[in-house]
Amino acid sequence: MSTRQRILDTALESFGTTGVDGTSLDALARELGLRKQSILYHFRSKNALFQAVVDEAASEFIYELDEVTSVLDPLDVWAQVEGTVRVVFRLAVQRPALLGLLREASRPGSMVAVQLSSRLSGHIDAAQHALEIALAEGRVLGDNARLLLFSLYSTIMGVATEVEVLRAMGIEPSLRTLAERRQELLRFLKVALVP
Amino acid sequence: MSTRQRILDTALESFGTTGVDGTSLDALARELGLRKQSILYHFRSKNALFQAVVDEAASEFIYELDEVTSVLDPLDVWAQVEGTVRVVFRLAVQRPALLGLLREASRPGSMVAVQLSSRLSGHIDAAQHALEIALAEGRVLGDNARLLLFSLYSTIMGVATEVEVLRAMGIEPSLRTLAERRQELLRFLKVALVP
DNA sequence: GGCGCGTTCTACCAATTGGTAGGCAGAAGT
DNA sequence: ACTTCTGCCTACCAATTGGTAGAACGCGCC
Repeated sequence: MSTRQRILDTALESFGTTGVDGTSLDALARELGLRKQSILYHFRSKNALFQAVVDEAASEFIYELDEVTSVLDPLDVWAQVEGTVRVVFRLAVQRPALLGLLREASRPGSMVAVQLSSRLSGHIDAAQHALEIALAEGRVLGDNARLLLFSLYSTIMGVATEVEVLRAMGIEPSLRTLAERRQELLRFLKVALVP
Repeated sequence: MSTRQRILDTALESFGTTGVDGTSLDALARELGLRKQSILYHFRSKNALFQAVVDEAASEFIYELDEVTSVLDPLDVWAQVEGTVRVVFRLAVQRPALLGLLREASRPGSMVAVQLSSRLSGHIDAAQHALEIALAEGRVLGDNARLLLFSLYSTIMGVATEVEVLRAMGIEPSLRTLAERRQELLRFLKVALVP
């Protein structure tokens, strides 16, 4: 793998867990067995690296999402929701830093949020479109497709990533509790969506 | 107001918007018209300040929550949810940094999460208890009180604070769109909860 | 007046921050 | 053989980081 790609991967891991401000180029370079100047050779600045990492994360997220949801009927809202939940929960186990980075990049006031959103706009539009049709045909409960999509996003991402809140409720995150969480989430969403 | 309190307030504002790692003691002191050494007189270290700020934020959050929800029937789940949504959305307008700090303190791997959760455990238990009774009596849909509570939390906090995701969907956060968001959230939650 | 106490200050500090300048080895083209 | 380009390096740098030591200030109390 190219050095550039290695830097991207390691930076995604670190930015997604420790945060951007909590990650220094020196620490990153140390982890890579390089000097930080080599990082700055491949990326103009720390911020440029962050932008590239956000791009990388968006690509990976979209790829994982598509792999599962593209084989499903794009107009079957419930199937799409189920697929999305499956992907997000798999990522919560296998690539928690990826979800962490999306969370980092979508922090209020984030300067990379625009970038992230432009990468996801296609998927957002498609999902909104499917929701609009389903709403019009009475196959889904609600009246505002965009805001409904927003509620769905908040619920799914929150349930998948808010592990500290979960701990506060006395549930230690593990594979078993995660499965329970997913099942309860699906039940919750189904009641909220399907007439 | 005491200097100590001024430091807490300003730190909460800064930690809640820029993040802890993104806030230096020097910058904080500058904002306060002090030297950073004065901050370190009142708080042993930056981390001690952060812990105190988390405590402060928890107190304020609980106070705002109680002010509204304590006058409602504690066993009327839907009334409690409505009240909580009202409080959280008011805070999203008037004290966004407070919600930002809660988000910061509940980041995965956060070391202050334990503190925050111990402050909120009473409310969590009460809410869970009310949910359990309502579930048993069939007044609320679902089968696991804790996980249901977790889903509710994720949805409410997410819809209230994920402004960048909202922007990604082409909705500019404003008072009007916030009201629409709240209305849609309540509709969503009602369908998901009330038989 | 003098004392102690709480508070804020100046003066430092070592370590770390992101970033620049420029060298050096090796591969590739000519 | 010569240059050129790529990729990584050493050597710096000014600014900033969290934190310590200790002086000076103003206050009420005796």
